[in-house]
Amino acid sequence: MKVKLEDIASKTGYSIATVSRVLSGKAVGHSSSVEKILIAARELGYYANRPIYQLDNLPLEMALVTQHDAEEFYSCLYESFDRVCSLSNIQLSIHSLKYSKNIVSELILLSRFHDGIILMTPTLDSEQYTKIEKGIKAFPVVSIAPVDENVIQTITFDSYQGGWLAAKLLVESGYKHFGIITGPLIKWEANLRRNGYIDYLRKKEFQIEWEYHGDYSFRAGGKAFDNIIKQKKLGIFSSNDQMALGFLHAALENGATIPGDYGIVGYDNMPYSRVFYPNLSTVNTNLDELAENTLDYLVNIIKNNKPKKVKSSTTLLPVEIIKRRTHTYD
Amino acid sequence: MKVKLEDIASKTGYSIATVSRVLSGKAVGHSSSVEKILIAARELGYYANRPIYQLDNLPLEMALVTQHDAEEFYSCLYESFDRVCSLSNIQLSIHSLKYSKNIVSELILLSRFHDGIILMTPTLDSEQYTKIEKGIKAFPVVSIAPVDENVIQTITFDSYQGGWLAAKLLVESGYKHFGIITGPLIKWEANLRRNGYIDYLRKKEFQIEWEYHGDYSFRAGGKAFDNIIKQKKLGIFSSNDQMALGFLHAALENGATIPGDYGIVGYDNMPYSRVFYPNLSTVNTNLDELAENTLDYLVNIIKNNKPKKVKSSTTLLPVEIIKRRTHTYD
DNA sequence: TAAATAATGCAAAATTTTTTTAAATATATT
DNA sequence: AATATATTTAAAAAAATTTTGCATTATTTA
Repeated sequence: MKVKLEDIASKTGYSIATVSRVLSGKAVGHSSSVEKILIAARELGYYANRPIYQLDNLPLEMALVTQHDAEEFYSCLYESFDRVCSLSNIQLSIHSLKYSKNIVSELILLSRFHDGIILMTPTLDSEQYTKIEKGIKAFPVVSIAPVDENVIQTITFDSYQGGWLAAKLLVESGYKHFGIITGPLIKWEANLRRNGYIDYLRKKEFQIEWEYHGDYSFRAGGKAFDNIIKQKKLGIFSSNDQMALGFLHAALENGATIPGDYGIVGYDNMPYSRVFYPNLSTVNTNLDELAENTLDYLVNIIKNNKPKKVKSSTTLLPVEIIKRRTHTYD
Repeated sequence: MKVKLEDIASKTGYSIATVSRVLSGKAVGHSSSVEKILIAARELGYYANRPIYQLDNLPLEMALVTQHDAEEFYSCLYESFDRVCSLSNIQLSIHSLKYSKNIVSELILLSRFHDGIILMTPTLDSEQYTKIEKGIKAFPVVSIAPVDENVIQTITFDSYQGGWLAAKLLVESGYKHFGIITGPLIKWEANLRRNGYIDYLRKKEFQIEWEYHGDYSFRAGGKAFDNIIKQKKLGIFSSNDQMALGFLHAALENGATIPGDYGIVGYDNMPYSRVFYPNLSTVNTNLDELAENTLDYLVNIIKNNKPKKVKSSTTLLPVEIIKRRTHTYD
């Protein structure tokens, strides 16, 4: 059902004429009717030809677009965004384009019903982002996943630093031999984490002696363990906690000791990594901070009606090492 | 921007007249234009006064409404719905009303932009469901959380049976003394799980000797352990896996043995319960089956334009016991 | 308290959007 | 190839939605 001024009028109790004047920005003063009518229009989902003029406490509608997976990470990501949005009077909706045939056209559709879009689509490359950028034009959008070449405004964690810090921790713990379980390299952040790790090791004149390409799943962690040939005490960086825990699980099940035979550092600092035995050392990313930064950026663009910059930039949020048990060298 | 026939015309390359005829159901034959125009209208988010008539391969838009939490459970739930929707040409969006002040009005708004709503709002009671039912009237909606008194059509897991099976497993394993870590009793399924557990025990002339009210979090599981006074070998049912793992974690940290000092059975069969040491025995719920049933029900209502039944019913999906390690009595 | 200003509703006018008419073109059938 | 049928469009007509003029009522200011 299409929403008419009449619907807003009957919802608010004002006449159609008053509603019309408010929505076309011709209300003279600033009586309470203005606010009531704007809010009612929003609630009913009224779409005007001209954009409705701004009011501070009008809720904004944002879409968080992901490629969802049954990983703890997504629960945590959504939880942060949900909470931060609730504090800023933003209505959040979550959309997974994991199975989408035509991401660009779906994003265009989303842009019709939202004020801003947050993209968490790590498998896309710069070419696809360029298509998106062309498709949605000036629409406010920000990405929270790193990409090979920056096309749209990006706010994301410093994955490279994360890998670097993981290497540093293992080196400082006393390890002399190193391995890595990477994420799927189609996801750019997996490359960055790997590069940071390798670069630190190289600086210290070490190198990777064992590498396994995983897909971020538990099973991959277990398979990584099956793949390893035990010769030396190995310091291992896993591109996420879940694979680290899968590795840990397989190691324990096969009678290996951690720490002892292997040292391991994960990435993400998910709740489970704190509870698993032995407690996982990992790289922490502050999801609340990510959500706050991202939403601030979008709200600023939307409320001030700023044109997007011609050249988009990347903001890298720092990550930190969480030292628990599995990185130690006993 | 409001969508006009003109927009659909220019998108499809047909004239406004043709678009008009198709959308008002007056197209004579069945040329390919009908499908193209209907799909374009949908993609552009066109809202007609009359509902656009049905076409089999028009995607439906469904909203999954939750009260989101940073728990693995939600990742798994969303993953099942996302996958099943992708197979049925359904566009899914996820909305958390955890912080919502006015759930009814938000649902009414959602109903304007979707074809159906799936409610996963376990804290609501029958009174609130009644308000929702009145607010959205004949709109297709189904709940996947049990409630004290059934108001809207419900498809959910047999939580009572889950508690019952957990008790049965512990009794059959040899336990003579029993405890329970409940979920937040404001969530109805937590009551059902508890009742099933207690009723089976009573039938076997046992009773609960220790009870802790948790909130489904890890921490609650740990606190439950702190609360327990060790006297007897206790069989414990935890209302979800996360608290069971929290209990397990605290127990191990404090030198208790499981199985041994305690037997524990969780609920949900989340991925982590399989990987944790010792492997958690738990109650499995088939989320894919839930998603399929729920979506089938909604699609059927929508496509056949059936009126909703006056009396709504509840479908209980069976659950099953997964025997791993923690329920045993060594 | 009177005068000025602001807010509102009714109904007419203006505008936008959709539908229909009538003619042209394309496609299928005999 | 001739005929019938289906599809499409441009333009006119109709319907719908929104805006505006004007009168009335409420509120604020001097």
